[in-house]
Amino acid sequence: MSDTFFVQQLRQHGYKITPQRRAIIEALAEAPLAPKASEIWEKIRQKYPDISPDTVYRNLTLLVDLGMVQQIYLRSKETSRFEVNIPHHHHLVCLKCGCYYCLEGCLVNEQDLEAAKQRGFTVIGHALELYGYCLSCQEVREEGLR
Amino acid sequence: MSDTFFVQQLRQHGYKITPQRRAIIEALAEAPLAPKASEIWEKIRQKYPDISPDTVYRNLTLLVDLGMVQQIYLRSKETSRFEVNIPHHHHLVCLKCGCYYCLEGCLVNEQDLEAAKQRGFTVIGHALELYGYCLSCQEVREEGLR
DNA sequence: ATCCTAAATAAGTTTATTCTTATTTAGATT
DNA sequence: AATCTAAATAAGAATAAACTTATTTAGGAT
Repeated sequence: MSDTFFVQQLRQHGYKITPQRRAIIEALAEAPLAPKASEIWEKIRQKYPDISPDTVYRNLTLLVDLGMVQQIYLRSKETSRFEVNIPHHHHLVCLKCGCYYCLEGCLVNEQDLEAAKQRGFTVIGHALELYGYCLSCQEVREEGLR
Repeated sequence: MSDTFFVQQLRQHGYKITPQRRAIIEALAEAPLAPKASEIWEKIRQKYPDISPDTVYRNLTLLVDLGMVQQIYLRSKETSRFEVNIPHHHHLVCLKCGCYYCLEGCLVNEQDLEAAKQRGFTVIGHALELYGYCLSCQEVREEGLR
């Protein structure tokens, strides 16, 4: 989870190590909790005022595809969040307020993934989010959904 | 899965039945495969030229939140697709070309969902997508990811 | 049949994200 | 150290999706 590890991983996969990539990795490592792409962008801009948002999005997606970062899809209200991916786990997402909780472990068993691989599909990763309503949004929901 | 069923469900939850909602439900029922929001919008515009895209998005989200429609997150490249939700299942999504395959059954067991409910969280549904590379994108991937 | 009110919509604005293209650069090769 | 080339970037345009607000309307009450 250190910067060095991320950089090593990128090198091993043949990607170039740019100042922008170092900055993104550094920002992710320093981030207290799963930040939004825009938060990472803002943080990096303090040091590198000219970095483009596209570069941030592109590299976050790359890190996700390489399995080093986990993307949490918060379904509307809020934008995605990015989490350093150790250990792999899933999330409970509130449809009303956009808050989320981490669940322990993985709810998908490897056996099921095999079925996918048999179709010639190379599975890189998976995303599972449970959607619903958090405790403090329950009442609101009862009004909203009658 | 008939229009009537969807309308009944909306009524039971206290939602009003508007011409726009009927049109969206009709369009979903007639769609040959999981359409994109924009495709549904275009189809409805043939009959109702003044319907706004916001109305389509809003109601698709509503149907998803009520568990009547399943949203497939295709991760970049392509936008989400919406599927009439019978039976519940998951998807294999190609990160390169955006194509997807349906998997049989649900890979998440109810027992695991209970853990979430114990936190006072009301689980409405869940979304699981397996991400990777389809057969015809494998070579491209080997170039791309070295 | 008319009225009432909260819900739903249209229109326009705003934001998040991706795409396109010209330029720059990391890292390999010489 | 200089050169080369594919990869990465910045900038700006394009798109998808959501928000804001004024107006309309579905469905219940009168």
